[in-house]
Amino acid sequence: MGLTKSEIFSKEQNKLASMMKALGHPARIAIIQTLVKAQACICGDLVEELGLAQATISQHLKELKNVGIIQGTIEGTSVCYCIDPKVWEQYRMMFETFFGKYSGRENCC
Amino acid sequence: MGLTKSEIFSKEQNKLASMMKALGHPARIAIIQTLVKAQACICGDLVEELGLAQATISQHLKELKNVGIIQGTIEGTSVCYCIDPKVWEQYRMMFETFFGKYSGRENCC
DNA sequence: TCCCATTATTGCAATATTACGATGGATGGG
DNA sequence: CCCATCCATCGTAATATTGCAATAATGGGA
Repeated sequence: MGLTKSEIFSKEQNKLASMMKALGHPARIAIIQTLVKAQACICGDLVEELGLAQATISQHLKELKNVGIIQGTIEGTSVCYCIDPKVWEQYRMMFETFFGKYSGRENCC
Repeated sequence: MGLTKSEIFSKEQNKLASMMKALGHPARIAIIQTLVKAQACICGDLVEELGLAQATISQHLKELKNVGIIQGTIEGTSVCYCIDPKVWEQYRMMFETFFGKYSGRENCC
């Protein structure tokens, strides 16, 4: 065992979960926040900014790229990462929908 | 290794991440959606609803309880779970703030 | 009291994640 | 061409997660 049974869930549920999972690590939250805050997009400054090894940062960047929320373009000898506006918006909407479904009615139990 | 270095991140980053992580599994997304959809709050019907073993559901419920997003009250021999309105609202705000920081300016790279 | 239904917990196996050092590939400067 | 820099990937160790069967623990009814 130890293998998530994604077959039994809907596509939406799996997508929402993978998004959440991608953001479910403080380093990746920090990376996103850094990319958002920076006017220009950042490259390997992230390694200095956060206190993690280069290999670790690279791995986190890869996971964020996998869910599409960031994109990287080669810039000479370094790589420039930034938020993908389309995917960001799509995700923002999904979160909003998810949270909007519940309207905080009175506490039931 | 293999141990998240939470010390090097801010309290907000860690909290946001733990929230996201809690929702970072399709079963837990499904549980939340079921609780939200149901007028009354659901108990162990979740075990039938989702196709997972009782022990597994119980474990997921525990994780959701740990981040405070749901609460369970004993109802005779069964337990009634439901969304915690306060925590839900708090989380909704945190997400909104997180996503609001980026305003989808033109693609930079 | 003795069972039954409902949850929680425990124990275990399989898989996934996290972190890092080391290595490798690409680019730019000399 | 060589070297340094930047980044990705590999390999590895430690830890975490996922899922289930089996086993408690609790409360309600007979």
